[in-house]
Amino acid sequence: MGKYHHGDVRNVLLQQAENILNEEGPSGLSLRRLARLTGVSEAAPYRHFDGKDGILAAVAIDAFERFAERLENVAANVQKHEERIMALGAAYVHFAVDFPQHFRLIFGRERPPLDQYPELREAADNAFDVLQRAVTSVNRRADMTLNEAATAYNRALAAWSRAHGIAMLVIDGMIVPPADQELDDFVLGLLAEDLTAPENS
Amino acid sequence: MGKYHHGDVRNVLLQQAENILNEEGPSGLSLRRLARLTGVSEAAPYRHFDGKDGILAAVAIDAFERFAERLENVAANVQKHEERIMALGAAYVHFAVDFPQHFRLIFGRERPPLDQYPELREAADNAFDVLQRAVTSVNRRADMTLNEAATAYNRALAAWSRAHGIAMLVIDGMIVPPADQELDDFVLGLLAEDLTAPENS
DNA sequence: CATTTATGTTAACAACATTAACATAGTCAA
DNA sequence: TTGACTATGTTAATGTTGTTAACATAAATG
Repeated sequence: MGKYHHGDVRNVLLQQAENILNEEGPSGLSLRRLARLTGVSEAAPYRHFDGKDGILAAVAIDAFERFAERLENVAANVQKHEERIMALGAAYVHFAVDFPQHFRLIFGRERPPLDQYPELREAADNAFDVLQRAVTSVNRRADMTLNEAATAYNRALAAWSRAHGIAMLVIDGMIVPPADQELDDFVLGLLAEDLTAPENS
Repeated sequence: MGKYHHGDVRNVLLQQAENILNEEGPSGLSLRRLARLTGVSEAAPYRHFDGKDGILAAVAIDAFERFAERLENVAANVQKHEERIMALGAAYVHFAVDFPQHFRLIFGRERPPLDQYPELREAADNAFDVLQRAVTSVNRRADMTLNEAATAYNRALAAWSRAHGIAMLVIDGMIVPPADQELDDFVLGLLAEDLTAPENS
C-alpha cells in the first residue's frame, strides 16, 4: 500500500528537521511530527537515523561543517595577525546570528554526546582546530619560550571566549546590537575593548 | 486515605526540583518523577505550580537571586573601578561553575518566557541591573559627553560578554581551566587580555 | 528465479504533561 | 458549633512523545 522510495527520504527528513529546528529549537523537534510533515510513517525515521539523537547529530555535523567553512574562509583571507583574530571573532558571531539554533545546538547540552557519534566528534574537532590554528598560527614559532607559548594560548582562549559570549548574549536577546551599525563593526568594537585601559578612551 | 499536609509540599517540591536539575538538567526533570520522589501524587505539583514551566520559573527566580546576591557582594567590596570590573567577571564565572545547571537555566532557552512570569522578569532585571550598575557606575558622570557615555556602555557590554563566554565555554567543557591555578586567577587573566596589544606581552 | 537486504508499514509500550472529576482537611463567617 | 468555602490532596483520563516489535514489499544480489 505505502509508496516505497519516494526519493531520498533520508535527505528530505534531514532538510525538514533543519527547518523545524530553525523555527522551534531542538525541543520542538518531535520525531513523529517530523515524520508526519515529511509524509512518511511515524517509524520511518528510525530506518535512517539512530533515533532522535541520531537526527540531531546529523544536523549538528552539518552545522559544524558550515561553521568551520566560514571561519576557514575568513582566516585564509586576512593576512595580518591582529586583524585575523578580530575578523574571526566577527565571523563567529555572525554565524551565530545567522543560524542561532544551529549555533546553540553545536554548543549547548542538547548536542548528542560526542563519544557516541564519531563523525560528530570529527566535525567538532575540525571546527575548533580551524579556530585555534588560525588564532595561534603566527604566534607559534619554534623559538618561543614556554612563557610566550602560554601567552599565545591565552590569547586564543580570550578571543574565543569573547566571541562566544557576544554570540550567546546576542542570540539570547540580552544584548541588542545597535540598528544603525553593521553587526560586524559592533562586534569588532566589543572585541577590541581593553578593560585594563584608563577610562577615558 | 492519602495524607494531607505533609508539611510544606511546595517547598519540598522546589527543593527536590533543584536537586534533580543539578544532576540531570531541565530535560531530565519530569513532573511525574518529581512528584513520585517527593512522595506525593502525580498531579499534586499542579496545585502549587503552573505546570512544568511554573516550576522552572520558580527555580530560575531562586537562581537569579543567588546570582545577583553574589555579584552585589563583590561589587560592594571592591572599590577601584578596574578591579571591580575584573572581580565581577570572576564572580560571574565562579557562579556558573558552582551552579552550571542554574546558570544554563537562567540564560538558556529552557528558561520560561519572561513575559509570562512577572516575578521572573523582575528577578532577571534585578540581576542585570546589579551587573550593569556596578560596571558603569564610576563612568557615569554628569559631565560626560555622549561619546564618553557610549564608551562606558561598550565597556560594560565587553566585560559582560567576556565573562559570559568564559563561563559558557568552561561549563560546556570546551575550555578546561588549568588544575594548578585558582579559577579566579585564570578568569582574571583571560579578562585582562588585550587583543590589540603587540604579540609579545 | 530465489534469497537476502533495505526500507517502508501498523501496532504496541511506557513515560510524559496536563486536565477533569472527585474527596477531604483547614478556614472562616453565621 | 455549624455550614459553606477554599486549599490541597487523590485517581483516572486524554493526547503526545520516543522507541521497538512484527510484519510487508521493493530493490539488489546470488
